[in-house]
Amino acid sequence: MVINFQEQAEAMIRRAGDRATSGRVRILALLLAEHRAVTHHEIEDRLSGEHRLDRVTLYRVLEWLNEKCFVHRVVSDDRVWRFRANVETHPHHHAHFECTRCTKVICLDDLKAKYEGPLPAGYRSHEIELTVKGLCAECG
Amino acid sequence: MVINFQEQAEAMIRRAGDRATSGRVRILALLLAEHRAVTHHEIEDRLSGEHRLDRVTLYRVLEWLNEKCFVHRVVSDDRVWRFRANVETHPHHHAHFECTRCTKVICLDDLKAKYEGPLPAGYRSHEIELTVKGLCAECG
DNA sequence: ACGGTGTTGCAACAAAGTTGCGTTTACTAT
DNA sequence: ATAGTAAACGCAACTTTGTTGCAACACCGT
Ligand SMILES: [Mn+2]
Ligand SMILES: [Mn+2]
Ligand SMILES: [Zn+2]
Ligand SMILES: [Zn+2]
Repeated sequence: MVINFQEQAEAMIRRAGDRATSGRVRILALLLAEHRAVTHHEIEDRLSGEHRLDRVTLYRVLEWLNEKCFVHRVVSDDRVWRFRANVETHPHHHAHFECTRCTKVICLDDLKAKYEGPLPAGYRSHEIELTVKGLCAECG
Repeated sequence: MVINFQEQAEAMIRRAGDRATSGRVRILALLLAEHRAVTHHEIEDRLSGEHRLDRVTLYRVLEWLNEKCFVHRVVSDDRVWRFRANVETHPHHHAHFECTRCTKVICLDDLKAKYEGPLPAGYRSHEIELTVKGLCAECG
């Protein structure tokens, strides 16, 4: 059950038909290995040891990964996007937990957020986003 | 049932015990008259006719109004805060609708968002935020 | 190996919000 | 009313987060 995330990432990207550049592979591998939503800044830091990657490239790769549905974006109060890999057991639509103290964000995979309440006339719902805020285990 | 929002705003602020400056009164009055969540930028534009108000002051007033619970902040995908007055019939915790085309945000006063699903061990929920995304009546 | 095109790095830009500091204003005490 | 005072304001500079243009580069099919 141990996985080589590097290989997994490369396989996913190749299957998409686009170029498997080292930046894309490294970033997706990093996200696949992670169990929570991470910021652009965190990724940049973690990649600083190995061959350096420009911040703009990181932004562009993350955008590309998001478009290709390899990743999803989580928006939170601090105006910083966070990213998490879409593994099979982690579908697109689910709730998120945001720690109000350390700002850590995790995905609540279990919860399928749903809404069927009333909307104003003419309004149409397309998707919904649910964020639970509170204290994580370390901050509680 | 017609209300002078200027007077209402001033009364609310005075009751808080802090200084009723012209900026605070004008901004709160504007928000009380509004039926949706408006951005800093929109408020700035609407105040440009009358005696001009510095953008920093606007930021500070909005923060103060939020602290005093006269207003609440809505965060959305475009990384822009929106503000709406907390009138009696508009309690704090409710869902929001966000138009994916024109980015307009309204409060769904009817819906009391609730969550009682499972959280990871040690995590404690404090409040939840629910955003419905889709197309508004004009964009639909 | 070669060449074309998709990708990267760099520098400059943009939007949203914050901080420091001297000046003005609203309230209080006379 | 008048003056004193702390809170609030205006301005300029700064920070953070993300975007855009363009020349150089590297991935991949041939
Ligand atoms: Mn998620
Ligand atoms: Mn609201
Ligand atoms: Zn925490
Ligand atoms: Zn709309």
